[in-house]
Amino acid sequence: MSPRVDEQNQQIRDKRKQQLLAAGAKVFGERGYAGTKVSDIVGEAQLSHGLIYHYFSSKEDIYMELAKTAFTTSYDTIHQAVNSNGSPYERLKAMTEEILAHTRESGYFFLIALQTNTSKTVPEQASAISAEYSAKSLKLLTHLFQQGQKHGEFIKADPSQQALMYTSMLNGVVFTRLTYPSLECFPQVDQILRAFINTSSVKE
Amino acid sequence: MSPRVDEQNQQIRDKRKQQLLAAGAKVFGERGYAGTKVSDIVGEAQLSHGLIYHYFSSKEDIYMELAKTAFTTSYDTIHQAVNSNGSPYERLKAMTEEILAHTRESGYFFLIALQTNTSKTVPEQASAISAEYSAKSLKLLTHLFQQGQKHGEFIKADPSQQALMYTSMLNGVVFTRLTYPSLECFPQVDQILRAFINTSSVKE
DNA sequence: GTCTATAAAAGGATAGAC
DNA sequence: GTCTATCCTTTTATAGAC
Repeated sequence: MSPRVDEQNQQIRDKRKQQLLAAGAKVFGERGYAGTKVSDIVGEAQLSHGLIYHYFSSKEDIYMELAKTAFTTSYDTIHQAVNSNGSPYERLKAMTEEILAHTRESGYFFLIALQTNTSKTVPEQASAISAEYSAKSLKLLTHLFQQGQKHGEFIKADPSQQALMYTSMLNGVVFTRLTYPSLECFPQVDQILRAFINTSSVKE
Repeated sequence: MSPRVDEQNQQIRDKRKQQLLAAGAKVFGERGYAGTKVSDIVGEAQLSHGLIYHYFSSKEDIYMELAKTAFTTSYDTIHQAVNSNGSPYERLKAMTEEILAHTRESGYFFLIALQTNTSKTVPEQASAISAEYSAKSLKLLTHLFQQGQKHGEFIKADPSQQALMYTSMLNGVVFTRLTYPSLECFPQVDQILRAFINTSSVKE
């Protein structure tokens, strides 16, 4: 086997794997883990039924890979925003816009992360990773709310509760937008933030 | 067969059906339609596998009955709150508290309604009913936001968009609370409403 | 009315040809 | 590397005894 052929084969393998992951993201995101059949994934990818088992060992395996991607990218987005420059309010606003923009392109990963967080039907291993990243993300957000309150920009309230409230509300609106993608101008970032900031201290 | 026995049998039938519906609400709410097995329902109800088919014609049938209950009670709650006395803000606040209290007792029905709204794996008929009630509920809310804006209590913005935003945020926080039931003091109603009201016009 | 046993169907995973 | 055919487990649904 010449190196030339090896390289071509590797390219094919990479392409197929990406194809299956993209198809998996779509159908898992739309239908959930339990509601997704292997035949749904390969049907979406336009590949034969058996081929998926040359690239993944099981339905669980491909889900795990997608869930990991979902959590790491989500965490990175938050981490980057929290540690950037600007006042707490500016960072929270930038982060919110970033998340909304991000879920506009790769909404299926948002849905997979949400499912993995909350559904009892996903693989056990996925739930474990979910819990780990959720806790880490919540800590970053809590710290940001602490800073914002000290800074006077945010309303006074238990920071970790504020972080949870922020996450919950954002989940709700993103979820709605992904369910009704036709709503172009939904949601308004300022309105979400309004629940957390001192209207007197921040120019609206 | 004496009337006495007829009556007793009817009582047993009613009791069993309720047992199965309660068990179904729990497991469908927790695991979704696709993730729920008939054996999960009868296991939860502590009844034999075959018995469920004496009370419901299929897994789909029992789900439909639960979904209908979920939507009608949700709609009634909104309808009642919107048409009660008080200023728009007072009605919105009372409704929010009512919904939170309601989902505290019968959270599984909230989860079933949410799933039915958004999942592509629920019975087709359930999606149809869901769409119908969602539209009706949104109209009621939109009207309330129109009144609140005219009244000066609410911030100015497209009322139907405000209604959708309110629903989305509330879904998000209720969902979080049902996922982490330990959070006793979550969420704060005033903070949710803060996103929609003029802080100057309403005493906080 | 309730249960156990069984049929029927669906879905995940593998084998082997090309 | 890819496909079709097949296996086998799981799950829905029914039948018939008690």
